[in-house]
Formats: sequence, structure tokens, C-alpha cells
Amino acid sequence: MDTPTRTDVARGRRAPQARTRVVVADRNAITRAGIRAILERSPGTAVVGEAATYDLATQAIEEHGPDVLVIDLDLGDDTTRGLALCEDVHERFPDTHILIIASTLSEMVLIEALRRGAIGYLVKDQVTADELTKSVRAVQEGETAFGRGVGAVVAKTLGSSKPSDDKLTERETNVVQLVAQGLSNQQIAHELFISVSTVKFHIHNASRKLHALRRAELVHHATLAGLI
Amino acid sequence: MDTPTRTDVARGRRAPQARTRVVVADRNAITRAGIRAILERSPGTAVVGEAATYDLATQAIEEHGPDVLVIDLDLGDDTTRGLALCEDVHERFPDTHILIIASTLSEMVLIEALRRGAIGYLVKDQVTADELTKSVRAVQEGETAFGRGVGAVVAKTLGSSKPSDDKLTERETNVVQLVAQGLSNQQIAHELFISVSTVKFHIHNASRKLHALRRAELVHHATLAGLI
DNA sequence: TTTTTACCTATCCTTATGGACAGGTACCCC
DNA sequence: GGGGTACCTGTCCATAAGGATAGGTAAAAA
Repeated sequence: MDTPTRTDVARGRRAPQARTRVVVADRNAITRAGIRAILERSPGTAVVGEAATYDLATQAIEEHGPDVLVIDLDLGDDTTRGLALCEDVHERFPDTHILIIASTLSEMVLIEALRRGAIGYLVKDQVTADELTKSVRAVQEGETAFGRGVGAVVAKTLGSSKPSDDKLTERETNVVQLVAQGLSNQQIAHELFISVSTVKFHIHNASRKLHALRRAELVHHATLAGLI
Repeated sequence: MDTPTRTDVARGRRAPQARTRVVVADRNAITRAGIRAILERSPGTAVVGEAATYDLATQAIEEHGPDVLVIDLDLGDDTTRGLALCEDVHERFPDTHILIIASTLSEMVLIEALRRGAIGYLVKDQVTADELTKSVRAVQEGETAFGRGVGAVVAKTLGSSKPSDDKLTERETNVVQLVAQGLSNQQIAHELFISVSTVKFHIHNASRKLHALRRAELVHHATLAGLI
């Protein structure tokens, strides 16, 4: 029957039957169902697509051209892909506003996501149903929406004029992962076929980027930031 | 009006209008809504109560005497309270079957929870709507329900006849927290007004309990176990 | 009262870690 | 071709960490 093209969908966006069309991307089926249940309490809001992976998310956005994309950037092994997706969506679908719904408040992810076009950031464990509804509404209108504690981080970072924390390189991430597993520098060197000096070098750089003074702190920060 | 006693509620449990009565306890409003939405797709299943804290959970159970308690044991700062709650519910409401829905697969929490009366354990990020529905049904019938990967851990631990991991003492937890912040043994000693030897002693014991060989691994395990 | 538990301290010794240098290659972009 | 980035390697040296051992106290439980 009618197979609407992307443009048709985009034009039909503000049709009376659904003023707000949302796509939800989260690897967790329960969370997706929860967001859908909460948002659809508001008449005029419809969750038109769900996705559990980056590929499915891209597909759903292309198919539905939603007003709002509610997304957890931790859909896969690689957080970078989530940020890339933000950028991509922001460029290709400028009318789709992005609301991040994260497990933790990671300054790096937050700042990077905002730079790539997201305009809202909520922390799962702290958000109420009401806040979620309001945030989606705000974001749909192009306004920002930050959960509790998030605003302060944004202000701090913007105030300090420091663009953001450095990201770890692939190799650094590998090394940090092994550090977290309790391997010694020697074991890591053996594992990655590099010298102990190189291992130290990567740990040193990763520590600087994550503001850690020793490996225990490094692991803690990396774990909280979802790098592991 | 009719203020049904607990016994009344328990007796009315298999009334035709709702064969399965569920209480959901999770600190996360989205997750609660999601579990409710998924479970209530099954006719005959009703979520009769929601709770975001241990106190509210206890209250909801006392009030509704549900068939199934679906609970994330991480409702507060103290994971021990969740385990205590399991034990308490299991003793006081033997007909209420407990299904754990955890963020991560923690062997310690899993085993301890099973020992205290829980009969199901699912991992949030890996569960599908269908599995959740089936698990609740199984648990309601008094059968066990384990998510992907969980069964293997259960088998392994039961096979090794090792009762379970030790819990960290208060002091050990303090020390590990400071370790995670990147403090050296000396700094920790100064912070806690104890000697460096004592700090090492506690770290040594905590490492043994958490099966960590070095402090980086210790921090990682402790972070994942929610001790920090 | 005896035992257990949590807690605290110490010494000796080996190995690991981290800082400061001082270099190298390969690749991509302007 | 120059500059940037990621990556790799080495040495020297001070300090931190961790294992093995061997004690101690105070309070709660058996």
C-alpha cells in the first residue's frame, strides 16, 4: 500500500493524530518499554520506532524522521559510535532533536554529545516520569533539557572554556581495559605484543587524559565513564 | 471502607480479575514503567505496586502481598539492605516469589540473593520483553528463572561447593573507596588515622575477598559490585 | 570463659609502578 | 613538504605496592 517516502513522513510530522513523533534507542528492552509507556501517557505523543543497536537506530530515524530521538549512547561496545550517530542525525535530519538518556553522568560524553547536536541530557536513575515528559516536550521545541546535576556540569565546562576532556585512543583504551582486569604492565605487554615501556607510555597518557594520578584512579574513572 | 488485611489480600490473590499480582521495586522510574508495560501485556497480570526505595518496597509488599516481587537490589547506597529485604520477604511472605532484575551479573549478589529466597535473576541489558514475561510466570509458579549467562554462574558456584564471597567489613570498604580515588597507601593512612601497614592489611584482605590480585582489579570489581 | 570477629601494627624483601627524558616510524591532511 | 597524530621503544631512578610472617587489643557471641 502507501509506502511513505522519507519526505512524506517529515512533512506529515505535525499531523493532528500525533504532534510529537519519537524514536527511542536503548539496548535495554525494559527501558524502551518504559519510555514508551511514559511518553504515550501524553496525548499527541507517539513512539513511532524503537531500536536496540546503532544500525537499527539509524534505520528507524531514516524511516520515520521523528521530531525527537531519545537515545542512550551506550548501544554497543563503542561509545564513539553513539557520538558519531548524533553528529550524523544532526546533519541529515536537522529537525530531529536529540535527547540523551544516559546511565551515568559522564562529563566527556555529555559535552561531546552537545557539541554534536544533542540538546538534552537526562540521567536514567534520577529522572522522574514527569521530567521525562517535559524534557521531550522541551527538546521537541528546540529547547535544552538537562536533568538534575547535569546543568551544573554544563555550566562548569562552558565556564572553564575548556573544550572537553581528551578522548582515549584505541590503544589507550585497550591498555586501560587490561589494567582494569588487574594485569600487570608486563602481562599487558605480553598480551598486546608490545614492550612494557609502551604499556607505561599508554597508561601515562590515559591517566593524564582522565585526570588520574595512579592506575587505581584510572580504572575507577574509566569504569564510571563506561570505557570498560 | 474495606481496609483489607494482609491475609485478605493474600487470599484474594487468585481472583479472576488478576491471577498474577506483581510489585516492582527499582529506583529508576523508566524501568518501573517498562516492566509494568511489558507485564501488563499479559492478561491476568497486574502490577499492583511500585517502589523506588527499600522502605517503599517493604510497604508495598506488606500492603499488597503480591505473588511476585520484581526487584533491583540496588535501590540505595547499601546493597546489603536489598539482600536483607529478600530474606525478610521470604520469611514473612513465603508465597511471594522474588525475581531479581539486576544491572550487572554480580556473582556475589546472585548467590547471596538465591540463598536468601530469590528464585530468579535477570540482567536488565540482556533481557527481552518475552523473557521477562516468561520469567515472571515461572517464578510465580515457584520455578527458577535465570537470564542468559546467569545459569552458568549458578551452576559453577553450586558445583564448587563454595558458599559465597565474603563481604567486606566497614573498614575494608572505607579503604577500598579511598584506593578508588587514587590515594596512595600513605595518603589513606593519613586520612583514616591509621598506619600504612594497616592500610595494606585491609587492602590485602579486601583483595582476597573480591578475588583481585592488584589494586586496579580491586577497584574495578568493587565499582561493578556497587561498593563505591 | 573461651572463641570469634573486626581491627590495628610491625618488619623484611621482592617486584611493580610512575616520572623524566630522549628518541623512533607510519600515516593523513593542508 | 611540513605538521599533526597515533603509535612504539628505551634508560635511569625513586617510590609504591604486595607477599609472608608475627604479633597485638576490644567487643561480641557461643
